[in-house]
Formats: sequence, C-alpha cells, structure tokens
Amino acid sequence: MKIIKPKRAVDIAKAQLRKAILSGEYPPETKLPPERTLATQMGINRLTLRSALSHLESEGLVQPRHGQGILVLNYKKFGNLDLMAHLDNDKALIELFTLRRSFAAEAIAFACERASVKHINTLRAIARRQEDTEDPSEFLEGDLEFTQQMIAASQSLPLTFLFNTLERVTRSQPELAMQMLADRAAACSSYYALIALIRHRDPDLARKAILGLTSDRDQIKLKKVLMKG
Amino acid sequence: MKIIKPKRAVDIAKAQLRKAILSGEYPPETKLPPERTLATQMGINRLTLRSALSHLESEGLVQPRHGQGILVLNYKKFGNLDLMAHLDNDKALIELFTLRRSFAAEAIAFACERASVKHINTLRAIARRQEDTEDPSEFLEGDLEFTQQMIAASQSLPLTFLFNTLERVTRSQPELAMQMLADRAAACSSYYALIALIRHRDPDLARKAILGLTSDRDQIKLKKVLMKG
DNA sequence: CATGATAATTGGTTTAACCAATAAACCAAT
DNA sequence: ATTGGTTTATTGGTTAAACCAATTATCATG
Repeated sequence: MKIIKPKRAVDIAKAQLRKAILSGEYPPETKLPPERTLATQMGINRLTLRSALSHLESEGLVQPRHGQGILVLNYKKFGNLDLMAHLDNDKALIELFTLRRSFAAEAIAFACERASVKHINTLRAIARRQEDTEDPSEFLEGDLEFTQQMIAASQSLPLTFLFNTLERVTRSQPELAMQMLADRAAACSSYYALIALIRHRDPDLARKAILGLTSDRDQIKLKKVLMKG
Repeated sequence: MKIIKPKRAVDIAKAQLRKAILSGEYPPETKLPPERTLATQMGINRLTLRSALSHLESEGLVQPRHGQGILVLNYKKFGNLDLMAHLDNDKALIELFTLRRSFAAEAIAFACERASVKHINTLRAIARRQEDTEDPSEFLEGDLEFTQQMIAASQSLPLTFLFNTLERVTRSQPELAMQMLADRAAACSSYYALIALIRHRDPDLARKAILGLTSDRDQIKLKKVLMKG
C-alpha cells in the first residue's frame, strides 16, 4: 500500500509558478505580477503565495526586491542541477545521464582508495540481486541502490551531494531512466566490472576504464583485473 | 560602489537555523521545537519563521509534517552541492575543488565539439587579461569568468547548472579559492593549454590531458598541440 | 529645468484567528 | 487485559486585515 502525500496548497502553487517561469510565460528580466494580484489570480492567500515564492527564490528562479517587485531570473545563470528534474528537456537529461558516467569515474577512483571490505560485499550483494530482477522498475531501484553504495564507498561528501541530486532527477523521469537500463545484462556485467576495479585499488586505471580512455597497455591490465573478478 | 543588501529578517532566521542544524544542535531524525515556540525563542513572528523554514525545506534540511512537527533530515542523504557553501568543512571543500577538474574535463570535451570561434576568442581575451592581473581577488574573478566562458563554449545545460553551484561555493570561501590560485603563472599557462585543447577538437585527448591520464603516445600528441598554441 | 516634497506602489512583517492532520489520553465493549 | 473507537491536545497549514519600509512616479516649487 503506497501512501500518497496530500499536497499542500503551497506545493501546488510552487509547481504552478515554476512551470510558468520555466515555460517562458514569465521571461527573465521581467517582473512577476504584484503579490496581491498574483495571489488573487491563483486563488490563494498572499502569505501562501509568499511561501511558494520562498521556495522559488531558493531555487534561483526569482528575486524579490523590496518596493520594486519580484524579478524573474534567468534560470540558466542561477539554477542548480536539481532544476533538471523540472525542465522536461530530454536532450539535456540524456546529456546529464551521460555525464553521470564521468562523475561515477571519480567516485570509483575515491572508492579504490577508501572502500572497505564491507562496502565491497554490499555492492556484490546488490549486483547479485540485480541479476535475478526482471521488473524494470525494481531494476532501476536496485541500480540506484548500487550507485548509492558506490558513493558510500567513495566516502566523498561532494559526490554524495551530487548523486543525491542525480537520484532525484532520475526519479523525476523514471521512464527515460529505465530505458537507459534496458540492457540488463550489460548493466549487471558493468556492476561486476566496477567492483573488480575497486578491488584492484588503482584509481587511474579505474578512471580510464570507465571513461573508455584505455591505451593498449591499459587494455591488457584491464583484462586481467576483470578476469580475476 | 558596491551595494550591500540590507538583510531581511527571514534571511537572518534562515542562516541561524541552518547553522544550528548543520552544527548538530538539532540532530537528524529529531524534531525542531514547535513553530510557535521557536518563533518566540528567536524573537520573530511565526510567519517569518515559516518563510525561513520554507527555504530550509527546499534545501533538504527539514521536512514539516502536518500534526507531527518539523523533522530534521540528514543533510548527507538529501542535501545538494549548494550546501557545501554553508558547511565550513575545509577537507570537503578541497575535495570539491579537486573534483572540479574532472568536471572541467567534461566541459572541455563538449567544447571540443561545440565551441565557436567567438567562444575561443573570448577565452583568449580573458586569459590575456589574467596575465596582467596582480590582485588575487581580481584574479579569482577572472578565473571564474574564464570558467563561465568555458561552460558557455560547452553548450551543456547540466554543466551550466553544476558550475553555477561551484561558483557560489567558490565565492563563499574566497580565501581558500584564492589560495588554490596562488601560482598565477601556472594558472595562466593552464588557460592557454585549455584553449589549445579546445582548438585541437579532440575530446578524448583533452579529457586525458586534463585528468593527467596521458600515455606516452598521448604525450607526444599533446606536446604538438600545446606548441601550436 | 532642476529639485525636493508627496503620493502611490510593492515587498516585508506582524497580529490574531481558524482549519486540518496527528498523536495521546481516555473510555467502553469484549 | 485487550481491542477499538471517541475525545482532546498538539502542531503544522491557511487566511484575514492591517501596518511597516523601500522604491518609484508625480507634481508643486524655486
């Protein structure tokens, strides 16, 4: 039984305003209608609207100015990665999922130096479980879990924060995410490859392997590492 | 003449609460005092407090629950990279500045494929200006400008968002940032190296060069590229 | 035309309620 | 004694009506 959060008025207003701004209805460098007007338009109290605007201010979408009005900011100039979850821009999303690989390379590099045996065992357990998982939605869940554990193994606070955001963005577009995990066999073998790379404890080789930047000599090393499992 | 923002009560309250939470005064999984109590304690109105809490909710620090109270979340689980600006954790900050290099590698890789001549000329102009800049603070400003232009050349929305955050974090700790740019000569020569790599239009070579993963054969190529300028 | 006072506009804050969800306390039926 | 429902207290969510404070536009005055 899944619990459905009853949405607060402020959440609805926030989503509505964010959509209006990101869709260009309120272009950057222009002002939003006055709070009193906007609240009336949206059928909510001015203070509820202000609460929603607080959120948008945190997200870098607007900047209220005392006595002047509420300035709409250019989200490309001030927005952060979390905005990707609301953008509905498939091209940019796919690009982000591509970049994810190089972020993972850094995580693995740290993990090579910092991962404990416990971390590695947990990773292996998740990978094994994924092999028996048919349901795409469940598989995605496991993939996120594997990633989370990989980040835990890296013991890097910045990477933790970065992947928190990546997880939120992924969950905002589960269809696209599942699509990118369509080849389950490939995904599973990559899990084991990552584990093998961590166990080998060679950060640079791991980076090169993940980024596909291996030279001929690296390839030979890499084969040995992957054979050993 | 620099404009100093007069801080709103809500900004003060927000900073105060964030500090209290991040410092562990209100540990994760516990509840904040009731809004009415907290507002009285802090000497502000309940609605002003609620506005501040809105911001902290956006930042993933707290989760208000109707009828129960305001839950303090584990910022490591839900926080995003922007939190680094408030953490006062030098070890993590230095780690982030290190990771910045690999993010830049991806930006340059995109720039190899997408940068226009105009982008490249702007980059060169900034680099040249940096050579004549003595003041560390001004040099940092120029460095941020160079980075911004590099991201513009990459034409990547995710990287734009990521570097927006990195810029904010950098500005939150200008001393540390300037310290990492102490060797101005090295910085300037790296500007020209990056420009040369973009002009060479070889994403993989650029990545390897920036990450320091070059093989012997790459080294030879790289020397030629850098000689050509 | 320039300038300073004034009014209008707009965001910021406060007061005082009331609504709604949750948890605790209580009580009755079994 | 346990269960199940009802009441009560607590707490966040929302609204109303003001008033404060910063900015801009207006306009009378020199």
